[in-house]
Amino acid sequence: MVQRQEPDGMDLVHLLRETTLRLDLAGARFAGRNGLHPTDLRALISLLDAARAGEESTPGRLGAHLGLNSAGTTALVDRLERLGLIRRVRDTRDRRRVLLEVDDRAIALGQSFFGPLIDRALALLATFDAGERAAVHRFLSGVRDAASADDEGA
Amino acid sequence: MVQRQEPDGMDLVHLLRETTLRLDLAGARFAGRNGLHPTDLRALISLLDAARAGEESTPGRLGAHLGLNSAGTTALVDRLERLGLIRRVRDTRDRRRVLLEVDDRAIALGQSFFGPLIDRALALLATFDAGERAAVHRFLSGVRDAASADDEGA
DNA sequence: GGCAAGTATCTCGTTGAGCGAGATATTAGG
DNA sequence: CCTAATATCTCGCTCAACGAGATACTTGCC
Repeated sequence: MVQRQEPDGMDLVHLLRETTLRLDLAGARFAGRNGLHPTDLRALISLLDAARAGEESTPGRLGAHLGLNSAGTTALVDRLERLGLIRRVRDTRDRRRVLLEVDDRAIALGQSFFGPLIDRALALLATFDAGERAAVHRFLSGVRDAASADDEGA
Repeated sequence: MVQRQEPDGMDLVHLLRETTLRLDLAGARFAGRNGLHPTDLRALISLLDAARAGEESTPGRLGAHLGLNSAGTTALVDRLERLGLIRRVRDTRDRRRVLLEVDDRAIALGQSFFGPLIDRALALLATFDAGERAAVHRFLSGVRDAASADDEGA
């Protein structure tokens, strides 16, 4: 509410932070409404992304991606399976491995969460010209890389 | 890697999601490294923001902001106080209220986390002209509002 | 002044996500 | 086959967060 048309750097930094916080809260709220936990939702997103990219998902990969240990990962997969969102299928090539298959129910759930958000974002972006979209892209990529750079930090 | 100069809406939506995920992970990693929980870090951010804006913080406001109930909020404030990051001070005007004061230690901690990130973001933004910064601002505001709109949802 | 209602915070008992350690099953190599 | 490596799961535990309700203080009404 302070900014008119000349936002400076710090304004944008704080706006970004507030935006990510709101997105997190929206996710947590949606998760609670559907009887799952924030971690469950993040796991679902990860699984749907992997499926979209044509990659196989296993408990090991999922746990590593979310920063959980093996016990926590098993509990997570148990919850998702109990909810009927995913299925465990033994890999026939390497029978130590378990592949995680997302159910259609999970896909529908993901869309019911992201759908409205995506629609609003797309409607907004439709009012942007190519240069403006490029600016947004450049900013987000930069921030993503800056956040990732901290991973090596310690 | 896929984008050159004409990112479309969906590209930006996915980029935004990946960016917020990276920021979350960076936050969780930093929190773990400093012996606190993701919630503690979020609380600290909220408190530092309020202080920056010259607003008074109370357990009630903090808990509402983070979506915690009163018991969880008390436990959170206990943790932060035990760590010496904040202090509880009774409001002399309305002695039912407790004001939360952030310690210098908390400010230093916040800067050690956000400092590098902010520096990189500011360096990036320095290469943006006014129109580009306005575009970023418009996009982030829109997404923030779209995420907040879900709050009324149920 | 004193009492009822309202507001802000804290306490108690419980649940459950996630951790560390280690068990189990399967594969690969000598 | 026997050992090492890999993938997943089990057990026992800790602690963040919840619901319910207690406590402390303020405000308004008589």
